[in-house]
Amino acid sequence: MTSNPIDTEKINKAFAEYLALKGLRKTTERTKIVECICRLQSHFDVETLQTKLEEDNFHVSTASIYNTLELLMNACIIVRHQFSTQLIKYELKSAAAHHHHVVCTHCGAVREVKNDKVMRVMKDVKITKFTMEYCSMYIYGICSKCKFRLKHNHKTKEK
Amino acid sequence: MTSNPIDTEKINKAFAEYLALKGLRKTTERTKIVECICRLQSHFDVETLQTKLEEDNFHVSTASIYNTLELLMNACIIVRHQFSTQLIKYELKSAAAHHHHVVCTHCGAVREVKNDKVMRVMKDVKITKFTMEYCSMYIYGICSKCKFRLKHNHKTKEK
DNA sequence: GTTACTGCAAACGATTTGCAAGTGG
DNA sequence: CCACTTGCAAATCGTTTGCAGTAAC
Repeated sequence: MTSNPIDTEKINKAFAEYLALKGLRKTTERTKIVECICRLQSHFDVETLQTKLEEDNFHVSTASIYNTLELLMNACIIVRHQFSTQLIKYELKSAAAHHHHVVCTHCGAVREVKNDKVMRVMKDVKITKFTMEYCSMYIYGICSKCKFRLKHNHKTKEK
Repeated sequence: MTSNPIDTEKINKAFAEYLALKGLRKTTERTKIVECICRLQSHFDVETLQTKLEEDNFHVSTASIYNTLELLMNACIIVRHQFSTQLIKYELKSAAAHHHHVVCTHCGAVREVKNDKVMRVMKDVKITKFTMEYCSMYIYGICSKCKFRLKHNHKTKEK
């Protein structure tokens, strides 16, 4: 699912354009963060991103990371997924636009799936008095592993 | 959208069954909370729920509310929507199953819409090695009011 | 030079947790 | 009675904010 090559150049360009449009500055921090996100190639959270940047010997404060993520969301370059209370992930919109997320409500595992029929219908959605930028579908349920476990121990409490 | 009458009796029964299945107790607090949720008739958050209960002269601690909401989610009676970082709402699944949510990323307004084609396709989604319990679609974009505002002031920063 | 941006640390708000006291089955 | 639940307050965790110093344009 994360196999399609990420067009770093296109993303950089889109971000630069967004910053210019809004009269915002193209700082080293912002550039490095976007570059790092492209290299991560999949879902990521703030901590992972910060650690990765630190590994590259580039220190950015948490506040600046949040600031940049906010801009990237407004620019429609990334999207934020909150799979559950404690499971938050960000993802490049260009990647997210090609799959849905399947979340097991028992173990929290997240899987990406692609359903062409859903994809096609979603693309055609038109909302009156509204300009759609992004549309996502979350499928919640029980994965086979958890189901098996539950079957063999009915009275077990979750988690 | 919230006009279809809520079947309080059905919900009570489902919750009672869930509690019995899991060997959990049917406490006064849990009963009152479910009853209150049914009366709220739409999206609600923890604070609203607690205030409403307080108005009815029934005090429940925040911890107990969260505990009950967790059980209700596990029982698939309610679902949790996190429309944005700071906008979290709970909703009866029986209500949520009949619409999608349209969220304006600029002003945060949430609208409920129903697209029959999407509804039909969603119902037919089959995921291998997974038992679907609930499926929801979120549509993000700009509402006409915000679009109008942006058009007349390009360089305005969000919020 | 302005003025936005960054880092830091403190503040915040939603949720969770530990523990003693209470109560349902 | 005994374990599950509750209430309370403290703890946690992701995120935001205030402010002084720094750097784009």
